[in-house]
Amino acid sequence: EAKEMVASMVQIGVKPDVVTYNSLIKGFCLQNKVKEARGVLDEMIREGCAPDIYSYNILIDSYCKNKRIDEAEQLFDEMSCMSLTSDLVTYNSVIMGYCLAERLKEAQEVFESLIVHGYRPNIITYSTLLDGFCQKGLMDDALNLFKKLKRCDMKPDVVLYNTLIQGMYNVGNLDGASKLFTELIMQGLQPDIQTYNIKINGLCKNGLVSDAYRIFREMESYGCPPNSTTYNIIIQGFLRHNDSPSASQLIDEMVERGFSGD
RNA sequence: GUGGUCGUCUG
Repeated sequence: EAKEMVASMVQIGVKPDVVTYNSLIKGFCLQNKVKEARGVLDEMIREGCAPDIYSYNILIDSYCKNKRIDEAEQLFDEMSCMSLTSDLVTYNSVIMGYCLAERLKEAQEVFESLIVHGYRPNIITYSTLLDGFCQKGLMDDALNLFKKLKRCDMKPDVVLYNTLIQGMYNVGNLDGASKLFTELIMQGLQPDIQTYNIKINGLCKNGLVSDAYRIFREMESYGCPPNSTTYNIIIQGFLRHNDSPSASQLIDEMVERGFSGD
């Protein structure tokens, strides 16, 4: 409907502006219709509306999230032809693309090249690469990067801690996870719902379902009531440990609370 | 002057 709306705007002589076209591109991307999104880019050019950095960033991010790095890089090059310069957001998306494609070496190269091009990594740059390391279980690299960002006097935020804590659980380093949680508190940061979900999931996956359950019950008193993800995590934890009575009881509770299970 | 793009949780 959005596309038709834009089409009728064009017909009655109301020129959609670049923000309108970009919203349409984003809409197609959110539905994983990158082909159609790309079509909108071509269409706006035809209609005499010049794409801007946002237009390209939206598309490049979408290609990257779908691990279509080659096409992303192609657009990256194409931008220059439109006399547009990639910015930090573009680089962040490309780093994510290489991380998702498990090409960490190249992700690191993009990180370095952005600096060479005169940009300063921001907290999103760091967390993107950090998550890439954590997902691959490369915790030494992750921790080195974490040290580096602190040295560059970036204030670590709860997202960075969440990412690292999850990485620690994934490699079975429960002690490392606890220490990072303590550090998060010490820094005066508030654990959020994802922090708790990561802890509960991490404990379950490491066989500590009763510890997970304890946190599940305590989190509300810390100002973080469980959400539907929390329920899904703890229920799956019980199921993996062959405790279906507890699981089904929690499914009932979940439904009472207005959530629906996966 | 307003509106559009990037990071962490289960599935």
